[in-house]
Amino acid sequence: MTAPIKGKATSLDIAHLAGVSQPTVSRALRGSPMVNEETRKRIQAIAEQLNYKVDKNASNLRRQHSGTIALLFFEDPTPDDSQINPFFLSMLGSITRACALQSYDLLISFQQLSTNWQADYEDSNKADGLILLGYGDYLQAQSRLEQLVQQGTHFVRWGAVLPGQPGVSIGCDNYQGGRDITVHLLEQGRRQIAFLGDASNHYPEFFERYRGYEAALQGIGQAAQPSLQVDAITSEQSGYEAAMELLQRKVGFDAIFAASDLIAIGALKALHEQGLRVPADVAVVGFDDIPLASFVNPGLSTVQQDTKLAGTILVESLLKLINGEPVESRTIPVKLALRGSSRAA
Amino acid sequence: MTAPIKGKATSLDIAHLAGVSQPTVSRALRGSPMVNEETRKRIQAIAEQLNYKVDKNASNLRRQHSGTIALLFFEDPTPDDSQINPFFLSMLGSITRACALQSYDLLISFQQLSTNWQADYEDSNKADGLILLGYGDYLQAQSRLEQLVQQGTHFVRWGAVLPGQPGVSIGCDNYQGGRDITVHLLEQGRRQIAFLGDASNHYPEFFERYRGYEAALQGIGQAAQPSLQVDAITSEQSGYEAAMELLQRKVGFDAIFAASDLIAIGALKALHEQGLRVPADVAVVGFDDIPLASFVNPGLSTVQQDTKLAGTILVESLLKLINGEPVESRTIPVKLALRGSSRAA
DNA sequence: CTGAAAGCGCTTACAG
DNA sequence: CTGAAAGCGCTTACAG
Repeated sequence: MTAPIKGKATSLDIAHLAGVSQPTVSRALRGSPMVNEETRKRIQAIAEQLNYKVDKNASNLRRQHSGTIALLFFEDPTPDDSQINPFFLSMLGSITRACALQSYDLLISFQQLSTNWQADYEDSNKADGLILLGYGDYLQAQSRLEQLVQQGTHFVRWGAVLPGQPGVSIGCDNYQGGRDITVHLLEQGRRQIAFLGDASNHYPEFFERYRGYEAALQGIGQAAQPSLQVDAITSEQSGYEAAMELLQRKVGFDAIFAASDLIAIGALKALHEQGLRVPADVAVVGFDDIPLASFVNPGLSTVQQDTKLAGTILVESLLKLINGEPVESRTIPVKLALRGSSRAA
Repeated sequence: MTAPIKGKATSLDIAHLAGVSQPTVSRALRGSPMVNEETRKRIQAIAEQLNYKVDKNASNLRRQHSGTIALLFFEDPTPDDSQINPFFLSMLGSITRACALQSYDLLISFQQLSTNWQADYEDSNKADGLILLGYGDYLQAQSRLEQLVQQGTHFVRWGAVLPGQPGVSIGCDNYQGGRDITVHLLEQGRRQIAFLGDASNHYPEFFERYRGYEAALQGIGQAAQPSLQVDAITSEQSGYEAAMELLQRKVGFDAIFAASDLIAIGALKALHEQGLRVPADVAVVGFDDIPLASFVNPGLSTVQQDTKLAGTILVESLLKLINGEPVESRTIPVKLALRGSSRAA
């Protein structure tokens, strides 16, 4: 019997009890091959009994690494801050799981696009690297990204994959998705397809979707009509307003391609209110395939992003970066999820 | 001009550049009142220029505190692990914000109910305290909770608030919610109300909702019928199956009270498939008020939990606990969100 | 295979 | 108001 340890047990406590030196405890518990098997077992037993856990702060300080990844989630300032884009929540789930699989901890933080997020987490050694997630004005963020690169911060970003971007980006194939879903609408006989979403380099993901839309129209000799495009950001409210704006323009349209599912859902609401039938009068499609998409009535046709794969790739890419391995930006294939909103019953 | 710092700047680097000792740098940057204003400014300027950030590992190690809270999210093992209960995602958002407000970092981790989550995070000094979140078999978890209490781990748990529970629990008023929504159904003239959800002490939240349901029935002199209760856990799939089971029993019913919105949504699907009209043939209500609830058709009447308030209270309670202040378990009021699924059009 | 020593980068009594 | 010293609990060369 030894006197009980006051407070949390340290490796030194274990060492005393086991009759070895403190470094030996450290080695034994980390599974170093150069420690006697019997000694190790004794040490492990004592450690377990005392419910000893390595102090991460001490360990990290010494090893100069944290075993932690920070997920910076940045959003456009929204009036209702309680609502998070379900697509990102889905990403969050898959990133969390991917981290756990690699025995990394995940620190999460919501950032305003406007604040000075920079590399705080990595600079203060709280995290070995950063995952950047969020729709938002890309141009606003770009200089920050460049700064991160310059500082040598390890980060990967979810978003549009375009030439000349600072750092590593992972994103779905927005162009192809936009094109495929538009082709689908054309195949359904739609000929006046509106686009709801910002189509500028401020929102490169939307812009890529728009370019896909444009390309599909060109495929049948049509040009994209400015009168059929209305700006919107990712929210129901914004989608609702955009659809109302479109209706007020009094230009004919028989389909809406919304740049995201939330926008599409807002548009559906507006159409219903105006007594328009979906898909009979207007077909509607979205982008993301959030869980809601299959529950609205009619079910929303959309472009599915594989969030599970995306999370895995984001985490794996970041870990490679941390280990000094080269990583290329890359794109993840999408596929269509077709439901009632774009097809005759 | 001084030689550029290799690697990350430390407080010692700043000290050299400012011509002061390293402790003075530390004091200046932490805002200690006992440092000359002019000196402080000089130090701050240099720190900023070098993009210096206090090393959290060193700081935490020295201060024996981490400034971090761990959110342990545990789920029943589900076949489809990509789907997270939207209600918890909503909680996650509000917890994240509450942490940020208090300048705490948030570590998140998904746990299997079966694994040995214990107090790992606090024991390894990664976190000062734990928030436990998740539906799951309470009896399975109870001994772990007792262990946490015994170890002196700081934690708060989201869940049913019952006498004699280990540790601090925060939860919504499940009993009142169950009662109110059942009273609402009765007021709509429904008299054969089924309950979909596990009604045992394995799932105390559901059980409380069930007890509220029972109490409402007693209010009009009815007893709860075992033939009108079917077990279900929180998932669409489970709700779907429970509704099918109920239909097969061939007992008449004109309303369903589902113990959660996901269950309700699964039930709606089953009813639609069987050609039953909602609410004309069967009224359906749920619990949680997830975002989906307002989008299904007809809109789902449900009991709204205030996740924003819940997150704030969870975080504040935990911080009190960490500071050694006493905290009581408590309940948060609910309110009804009534929509088309329970009312004549 | 094991121990003595150094050091990660801070913070905080203790002197002055 | 500032500095010299100690120490948080580990990990890792360096000896033996």
